[in-house]
Amino acid sequence: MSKKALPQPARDEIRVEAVLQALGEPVRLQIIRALADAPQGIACGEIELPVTASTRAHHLRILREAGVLTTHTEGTRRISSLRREDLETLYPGLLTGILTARQ
Amino acid sequence: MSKKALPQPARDEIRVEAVLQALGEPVRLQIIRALADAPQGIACGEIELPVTASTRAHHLRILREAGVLTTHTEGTRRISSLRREDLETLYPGLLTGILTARQ
DNA sequence: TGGTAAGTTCGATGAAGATCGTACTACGAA
DNA sequence: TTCGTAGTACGATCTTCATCGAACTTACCA
Repeated sequence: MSKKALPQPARDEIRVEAVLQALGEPVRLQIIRALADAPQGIACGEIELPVTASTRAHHLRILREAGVLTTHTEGTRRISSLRREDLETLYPGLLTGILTARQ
Repeated sequence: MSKKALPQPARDEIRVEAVLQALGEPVRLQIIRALADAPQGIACGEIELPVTASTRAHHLRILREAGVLTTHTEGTRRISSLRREDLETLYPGLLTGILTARQ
């Protein structure tokens, strides 16, 4: 099984501006919440979203390049999961604070 | 001394989407950081920013309407301060996480 | 009662970015 | 090898929004 990880910033390359900008979009927040319920990761296509596949891919890229999530390939699927540990180390409480809200 | 507070959402009207969107802008993040150093509040004009006065007013309005800060009038000045307690209650750790980063 | 200083509001502009359809790639199965 | 599925990349469009200048408001002071 191939498990190539897609390009993403190292922990010390993550910038808080990029993270906040990535999170400040409703669809992306929806993605984050879906990922929070699946610690082992989730296939992009399985997340229910009100946008087309190409828009979904766009948002996933933004989140990945900001350092919020990590994605690796499994066959034709792409599995994404939150970079919880990295984010917790850099911005302790941030992710928890956001997820606690839940509306 | 008049101390009228400008219109702002009540604690239970604050939406996490609005907060994150407000924070996901470099100039506004700069404002937040300046306010974090001044618990007693600060006059808008005293914050050093790379934008004109009207743009500054725009950003302050976004932050206020999102529920991130509160502003009251003192004479011809407007004093702003972070709504630390409200934010901490709604999204524990979020603000701390952001401010801890500091680049 | 002027004058000035702090700040807002409005309208215009330009840039950023969310969205989509289409074409493309990569992988697995028949 | 051919087909179907998962997902990306690209180009176009449309919307959102950051920015500015100019005009306005309010308060303080001489």
